Parts: sequence; structure tokens; C-alpha cells
Amino acid sequence: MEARKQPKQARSRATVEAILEATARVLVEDGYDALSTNRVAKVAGVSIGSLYQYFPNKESLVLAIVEQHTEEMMDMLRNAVTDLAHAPLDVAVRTYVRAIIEAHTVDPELHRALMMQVMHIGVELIGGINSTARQIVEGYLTLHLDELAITDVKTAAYVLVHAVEAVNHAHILEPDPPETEPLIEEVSQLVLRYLKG
Amino acid sequence: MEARKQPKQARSRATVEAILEATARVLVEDGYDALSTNRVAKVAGVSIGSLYQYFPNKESLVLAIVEQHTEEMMDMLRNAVTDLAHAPLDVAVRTYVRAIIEAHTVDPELHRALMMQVMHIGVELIGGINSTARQIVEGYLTLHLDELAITDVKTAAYVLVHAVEAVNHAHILEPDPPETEPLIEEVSQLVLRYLKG
Amino acid sequence: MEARKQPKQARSRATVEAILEATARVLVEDGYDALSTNRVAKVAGVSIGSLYQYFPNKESLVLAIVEQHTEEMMDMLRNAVTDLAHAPLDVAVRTYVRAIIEAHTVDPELHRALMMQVMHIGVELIGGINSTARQIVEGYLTLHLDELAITDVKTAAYVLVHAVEAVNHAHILEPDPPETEPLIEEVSQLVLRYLKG
Amino acid sequence: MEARKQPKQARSRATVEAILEATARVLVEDGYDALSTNRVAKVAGVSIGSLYQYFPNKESLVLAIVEQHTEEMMDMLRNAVTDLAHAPLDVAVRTYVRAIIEAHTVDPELHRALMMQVMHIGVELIGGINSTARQIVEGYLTLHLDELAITDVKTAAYVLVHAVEAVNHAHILEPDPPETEPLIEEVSQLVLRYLKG
DNA sequence: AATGAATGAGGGTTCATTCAT
DNA sequence: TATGAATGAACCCTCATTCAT
Repeated sequence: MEARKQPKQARSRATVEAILEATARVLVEDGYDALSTNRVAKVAGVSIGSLYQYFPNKESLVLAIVEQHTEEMMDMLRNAVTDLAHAPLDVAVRTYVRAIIEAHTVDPELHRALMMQVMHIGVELIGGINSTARQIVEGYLTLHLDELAITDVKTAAYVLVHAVEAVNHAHILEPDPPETEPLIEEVSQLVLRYLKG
Repeated sequence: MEARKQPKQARSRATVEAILEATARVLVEDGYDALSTNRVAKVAGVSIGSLYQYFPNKESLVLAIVEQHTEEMMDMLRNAVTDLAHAPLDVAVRTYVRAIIEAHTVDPELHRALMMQVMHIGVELIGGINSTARQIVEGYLTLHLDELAITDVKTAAYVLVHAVEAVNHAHILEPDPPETEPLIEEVSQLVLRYLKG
Repeated sequence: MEARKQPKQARSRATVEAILEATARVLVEDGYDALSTNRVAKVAGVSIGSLYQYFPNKESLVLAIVEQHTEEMMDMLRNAVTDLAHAPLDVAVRTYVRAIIEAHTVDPELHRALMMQVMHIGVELIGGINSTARQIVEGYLTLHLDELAITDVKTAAYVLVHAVEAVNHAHILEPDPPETEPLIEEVSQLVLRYLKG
Repeated sequence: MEARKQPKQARSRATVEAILEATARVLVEDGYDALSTNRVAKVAGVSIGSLYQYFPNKESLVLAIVEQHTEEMMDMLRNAVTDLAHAPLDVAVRTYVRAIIEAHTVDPELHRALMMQVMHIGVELIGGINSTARQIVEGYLTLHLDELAITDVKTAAYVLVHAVEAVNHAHILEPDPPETEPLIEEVSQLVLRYLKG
């Protein structure tokens, strides 16, 4: 997968933009199985040749979308969590849970599509998100270890991150999920009681 | 006078069996993208025509596999949980967590393949598992409501089931997961502390 | 390049036949650069899918033609040369030269096309013809070594075979070649005088 | 007042030069099938637009290379053969054979590439070489007709030129050719004995 | 004179599906 | 019932060529 041209002129940046948008749109509206390079090019209003001038193959298209999307999500998460290191447990947990859930509202339909259809490409990247999250959580737990009812910080972080993630994913993927606010509270309780012993 | 399973031709059953096995094998060994009806027929040692005699299209093939697999898993879960209704909380939780994890060992490679590649077909069915699990958990929680620190049984069940599921899925999908036994204990603690308040 | 189905029914043998004929025809009429699998399929009156049921890729198509063609040529050569081992030099040489030239009349247009367009695939096979020819010639030279003005049989065979071949190829490829009969005589003289010293 | 070579811009000449060199390089290193105008432009360090400023299409690129290459070869041949008209037969033949073989050493890799891949473009031009050679040989033969055992100068020249050419081509194309010096001697003998009768 | 973005016909190939035997 | 030959839409991708800048 050799790197393709980097756009230099304004025109080509617009082209790349259009292609990425079209990719996302096709993904959301028609699903991964309907994602063909020709379709994307058509939806983008661009020739198939142009598409291949900037993306060496189909996979790179999806990868670019996934990267862009996870980047946005991780930014949101990092921002929400800044200066939380010394916050009291209750605040920290609730903020974190809320941040996770809100991070998934960036483009929930795209997220849904990526989750459902693209796992086989995105597992590593998605793993990436979780490992970022785990580092954050581990950091906090280590700092507050003496107030907490846990001993194995690594396993605890692992369990917490995945538990929160999962509830959240279910929330996104399921047709008929519970209300958001009670859910946040309940997940927070799950985490808090676990940590407080 | 309950319905007997239709005897049909023994030959037919063998053919269907061979096709399903071939499907699973291809899925596990080569992945969803390499799953083609022609390939399955060849691996099954059956003509493509015969395949289409029993399965109207490709999707139905995969669906049959998913159904068969989830059926087995849910059976395991139900069995493990029988007569647990009046068990003490600690026992119930630990048994449940262990049952969930063991249910995923029925055919972990197939499960992995289905998870990673086939989500777009299987989400409803996978949702099905969870809703079964939720019913079980809701039942237990309702029965023990007076000993527990929760009020909203539905949300609590929802949170718990997904939290446990998620840790488990991570455990299956991740390249470098923690040890199983400490994980079971830690997840059990997560649940117990939550329930006990 | 995995082997594809071997035709079993009469129908499919006809299909393979049609495809090979179409390949030859396109090669002769339009040249190698115009040889596309789609074009061959169309000319053969066969769907592109059928073509790929019997030939794993484009190259195998051409290879099949080359093989078929060289097989025919080598058969002709071998037949013409049978029982020549003990023939007197003059007879042997003239027979050989004539045989070489006649072997190229099997399907001269196809030969021309293959020569001109397909060299990059066929070099080994063409090498094969020459090495067959060299063995024949070496055998004869060794047997008659005491009548001949040469010492290094291998080099002599090499020179002779290529010299004869070349005149012949020129004869085929050039737009305005000399008459065949005088050419045969002259080439025979070239060889004879060389061998007699 | 002979035509000067148009000075134009020095820059233009450099561009053309770079393009031709790139063409040859791609041809030699990657083969004809990998020769694309875009690739040539990139290797030449020139924009595709510039390439089309000097060469109307892909074919003209290759044609230019072939022309340049054959020009060099024919120059070498002519030089080696100058003042040979009145040389004795042995000298003339050996000089000629050597000259032909050395002419192919100008850029043997390029020659090989052109031979194997580009024949369909170059046949006429390659024919051109041979016809030059034939004129040279015919001239010599006519001049020395009384010493020689031939009558039909044209056919003899034809046979000789192609025989020598062929041995040479085999020498270039074959993976495991004989040593050069014995080959030269043997080919010279082939020619000499033929001419002397 | 030079650039490089854009084009799109066309190429090789796959695979779900049908249907005559 | 079973076979497997046949189909062809669709896919990913390349590359000669054009043209606005």
C-alpha cells in the first residue's frame, strides 16, 4: 500500500474531502457491503481515477474514515478528562462515564456503521481507543490507590473500561436502549461501588 | 403427539450437515471474505446445485451457522443457571459470570470469526443472546430485590449483562488478554459490590 | 495459478475448444495487445465466467495456445526426422532443413503472432523447441563424427540449429522473403559445406 | 549551410534527455508491461504534462528509444566494416561476425528488453538493421564473386546475415549460452566454408 | 514551458445464482 | 435429487491522455 500523492492544490484538497465524505455517507446509508470504490467516486462526484490518485485502495478509504473518526472521539475524551486527575472519585467517575458516552455522539450513525460493518478492519484501531482509555484510568487509579478497594490496578482498569464501553456500545447498537441519564447514573454506581468496595 | 423431526432422506440430512460444517470451517480458517457459496460447496464435497437445494442464498448459510452456534451457547447458559434462583448472591453471581465465559468456549474460533466478520448479519441474534441473559438476570434481581441496593431492576440488569458481556468479548477478541481466573473474580466483585451497594 | 476444472461433459469441451480458437483468432487478427479476456470470451461466444472456469487467468490462455502450437510443430519435426539417423549427410541435412521450414507452416499466421507478440511469455517454450532440435542434431553429428569436419559437437549443433531457425524466422516475419525452394537449397549448402569442411 | 541542430531551450533538451533515459531504465528494470507514461515521467523527474509536450503518445516514446538504439548499433557496424571491401575473405568474415556481436554489446540489457518486449513495435526497425547488414554483405559478395562458391548473391547474403544474426540473438536471449570466442570462430567457419564451397 | 489534477474506458477477475441434463 | 456448466453484473484498479492553472 504505497502512499499516494498528497494534495497540493486547493482543488485536490476539495476532492479528497469529497471522497471522504462520500465514503462516510455510503457507509452510513448503505453499509459496508455496498461500499465500492466506484460507488464512492460516483457519490463524491469524482472520477474513479481521482479516487485512486489519493487512496491506493479500498481499504485505505475506510481506514482514513476510521482514523478521522477515532481521532475526533479521542480528542473529546481527552478534553473532558483534562485536570480530572485530582478530582474526587465521584466527580471523576461521573465525568468519565459521561465523556465516554458523549464521545460516541460525534457521529453516532457513522460510529454504528463502523462498529457493525468494519470490525475486521478496525479492531486494532478500536483496540487503540480502549488502550488509551485504559491508560487514563490506570493513571487515576494508581494516584488514588489508598482510597480504593482494589489492589490490581491493571485488571481493575481493564474491567472498568470494558464494562463502561460495553454498556455504551449496547446503547448505540441496540434498537431500543434505555434512557441516557439513568444509564449514566447506574453505570457510575457500578464503577463507584466497585472501587469503594 | 408432538411433532417428530421429519425423517426425510437420510442423505439430505447428511448433505445439509456437510454444508454447515464446511461453512463453519471456511469461516474459521479463511474468514468471511473468503466465504463463497462455490467454495463452501467444494469443501463440503457437494455440488453447488445441491447447496442451493437446501439454502436459498448465501446469507441463509451464515444465518444457519449463527443460529446453531447461539443455540448451543444459550443452552449452556440456561443449564448452568438452572436452580440458581434461590442461591445466595455470591454463588449466583460467580456462577453466572463463569457460565457466560464458559458459554463462549463452545467453539471460540467460530465465535471469534462470527463476531469479527459477521456482525452485520448477526447483530440481531447476538442481541437475542443478551436479551435472554437479561431476562434471567431480571428474574433473579426481582426475586432478591429486598437484599439489593438497586431500585430499577431493568436498568440494573441491562448494565450488568452488558458489562459482563463486554469484558468477555474483550477477553475473546483482544490479542493479549488478562488471565481468566483473576478476571472472573474481578468481574464478580464488580457485580457484587454494585448489587450490595 | 491453481488448476481449474477439467471439462467433463461434452458441452464444456466445446466451450474450451471455442475459447482456444477465439484466443488464436484474436491473437492473429488483432495482436497480443488487443487480447483481453473479455474480448476472447465475446469472440468465443461464451460468458467471461465460463472462460475463467477453465483458465485461471489470461496468461494461461496464451500458454495453452503456445503449448498446443509447439506440440504440433515438434510432432511434425520428430516425424520428419524419424529413421534419419543413418541417412547420408546430404539427405539428412536437406530433410532436416525442409522439416524445420515445414513445421512452421502448421499455422504460420498464429506462429507469426506468437513470435512477435508473445515472446515474453514464450521464450522458455521456444527455447524448448530449440533444445529439442539441438538434441536431434547433436545425436546425428555424434553418430557421424568421423565423416565430419567438426570437433565440438555441442557448439556445432548450437550454431547450426540457430542458423537454420533464424533464416526460417526471417522467412516468416519479413514482409518480402525469398522463394522457399532456393532458400532450402542454400541453407542446406550452408550446413553441408560447414560440416564437410 | 547545413542544418544546425535546433538550439531551442537548453532546458527542453535536458527534459527530453531525461525522459528518454527514464524510458530506457524502466524498460530494462521493469519490462515493457510496467512501462507507463506516468511512470516514465516520475522516473524522469518531470511532470506528465511535460512528457506530452515532447512525445505525442506512448508509442512515440518507445519508438524514440528503438531508433536511438538501432542508430548506435548501425553506426558501430558501419565503422567496423569500413575499408573492409577489399580485405581477404577470412579477415572480412571474421571482422564482420565480430562486429555484429559487438554491436549488440552497446547496451545489451536494453537490447534484450527491446527484443523481448517491444518486437511488435520494432520489427520494422529491426528489419532495418538487417537490411543495412544485407546491403553491406551483398556489396562484399558481389565484389568477390569470382573467388566464391556462390551464384545467387541476394539469397546468399540473406542466408548469411540471418544465420549470423540468429546465433547472436540466441547468444543474447538464452539463459546459458556458449562462450563468445569459440562461437565467433565457429560462426566464421560456417560462413567461410559456405562461401568457399 | 511546466505542472499535476482530473478523466473514464477498459482490463482482469470473482461469485451468487440459474437451469439443462 | 444431484450435478456442474453457464451466466453476467459488479468489483478493484490502471493508465493514456487532456487541460486548467
